Amino acid sequence: MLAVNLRSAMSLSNNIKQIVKTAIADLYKTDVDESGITINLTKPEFEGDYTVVLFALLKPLKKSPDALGNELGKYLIEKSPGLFKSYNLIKGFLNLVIADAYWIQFLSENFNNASFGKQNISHKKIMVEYSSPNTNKPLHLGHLRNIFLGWSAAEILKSTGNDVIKSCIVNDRGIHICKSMLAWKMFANGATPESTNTKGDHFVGDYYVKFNDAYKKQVEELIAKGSTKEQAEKEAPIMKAAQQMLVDWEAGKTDVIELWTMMNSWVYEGFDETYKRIGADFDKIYYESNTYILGKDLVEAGLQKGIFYKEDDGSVWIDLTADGLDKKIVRRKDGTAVYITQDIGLAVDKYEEYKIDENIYVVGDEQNYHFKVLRLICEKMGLPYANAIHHLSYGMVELPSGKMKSREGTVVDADDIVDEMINIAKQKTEELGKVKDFTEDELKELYETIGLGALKFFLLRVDPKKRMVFNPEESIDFHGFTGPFVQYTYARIKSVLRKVNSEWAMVNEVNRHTINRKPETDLLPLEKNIITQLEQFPTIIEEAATFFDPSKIAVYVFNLAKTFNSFYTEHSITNAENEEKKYLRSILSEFTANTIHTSMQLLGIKVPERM
RNA sequence: GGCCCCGUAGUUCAAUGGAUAGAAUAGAAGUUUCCUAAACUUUAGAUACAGGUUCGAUUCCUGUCGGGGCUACCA
Repeated sequence: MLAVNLRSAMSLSNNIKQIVKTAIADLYKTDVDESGITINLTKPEFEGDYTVVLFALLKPLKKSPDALGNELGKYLIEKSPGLFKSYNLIKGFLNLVIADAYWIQFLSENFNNASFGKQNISHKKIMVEYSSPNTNKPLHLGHLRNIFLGWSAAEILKSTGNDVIKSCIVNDRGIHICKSMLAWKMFANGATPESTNTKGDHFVGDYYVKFNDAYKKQVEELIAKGSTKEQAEKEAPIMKAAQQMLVDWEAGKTDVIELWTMMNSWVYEGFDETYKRIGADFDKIYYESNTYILGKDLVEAGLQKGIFYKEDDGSVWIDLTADGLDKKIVRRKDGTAVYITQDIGLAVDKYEEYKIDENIYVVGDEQNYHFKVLRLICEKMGLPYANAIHHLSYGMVELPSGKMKSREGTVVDADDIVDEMINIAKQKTEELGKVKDFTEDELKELYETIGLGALKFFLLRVDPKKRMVFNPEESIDFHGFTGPFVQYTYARIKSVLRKVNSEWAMVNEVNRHTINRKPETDLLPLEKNIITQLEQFPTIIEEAATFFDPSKIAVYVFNLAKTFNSFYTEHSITNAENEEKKYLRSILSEFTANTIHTSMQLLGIKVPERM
């Protein structure tokens, strides 16, 4: 008798794989590699739950598809009658029907396990760095994809047992910061976020725009006077002033540092408000203004060791041409740090403080090259954790008209889009008029749950590495493959469960457990569809964790909700054919609700009890 | 120029080398005396092109065409 271990963390699919391997060893005295055995979910148009793909086994076993399929099928049913009910064979595919009793046992054992799906299979210390904003302008839609992705990836990694540290690197120094500082000095006349009643990050962002306007004007003037474009861009006084400011900043000049501190504090206040609202949180915040110093020390050390070299003008470089990349600057001729300088420092800092096994950076794919370089530099410097560096690269969010461009005013601001989503949630909820008894606070919470749910789901449902299009008109939809669809399914289940539970409370608690004594109960197709999908959940989480891909969860939970909705429309729960059915359907509903809850939690999306 | 990524229904997204390529939207047609119609049911519609490897290719390889990114002393 082949053992079937229900409580094993192993999925049914893996279980079947083992059983088939053992069966082949027993039947044909041949040891086949597990990788040669393919187990798929059976396509809906065929009878069965799981399918063994036989083609790869034919050659090593020297069997025809029919012979192998029939022998294997018969063997499996004979040896594991509790697991397999029947089989059928179609063109090299062995379809196995799992016994209803197995499904019912699975259901009974897991339906009220609120953490079903979470596992304890990986025990790494992982840092997930996400958000990494510049402190010179407010967050936009692209940041939201980054933040939701990083947050969700971190939660998914936790759910498989890892120790995860969420971190954020604040790009609080650099020429871009000096630009908004300079513009403020030149144009603000002492205005502050308070005095203008503007959110701090937006306030500072406005001066960044003002810098660019002034810069552009100066460049045009210089060109008009006969400069080439290149010259003009270098010579523009405002740009030279910004560069000087950066040098002064690194030299620690008091007035520059004071201005910097003040303007950054405005930005942080604005960011904090946004983070809080969208549910982003960090265990550790790094500031580039600290890490760049360590980076510069490391560059100096690398220079001594001959990993880097100095140009005649004093700038420091690394030559990566032998690795198929280019020469890369690591320190400017004026001695200031560049982007990668601080990243070298940060990588060392992260490792030394936490001894992390994995160092994940959630950063847009336009920086693929940068991270290749970073990894290579760390390797050449002999840092032992160089290959712990992993760039979780995601594609840009584009508008139907193309890339978002701040210069053309086509950037979708993060605060604006969140407001808009919540407003639409409010409007739709009012139209439907289902929650008229809610208090003001409850309504506010519901609107945020639905609005943010729609936005997060929209940004997370796509494979991270793919570019995606955000169409303001069409993307804001609460029907179909969306967060509100899943939330609605959850709310409806909870509503039924409230009804069922109150009925049972009135009758007799004992009825709730009759199902356990009737494991022979048959399952209807729509009921079984849900259970087989629920059984997939741990596998899906594992897959999402392996590929750092929340979209796998989003796709899964949507399909689960869809399957449940079909079932819900067709079969009544409260008015089931008999008490056993009613109990079966109620625990099936509860199981589904729990799984939706966990899935959405992993995506950072709340689910409402009513909507 | 060099390097990297991407081309799937009108549109937005799926598919560890496996069966007749799934959804969602938009289109057409239906479902409300009954647990929430933000739902359900039916219908029509796609692998850029040309080769190759394979029992089997959307998936792997080569080329062509199309789109994007990087190749900054910006971050």
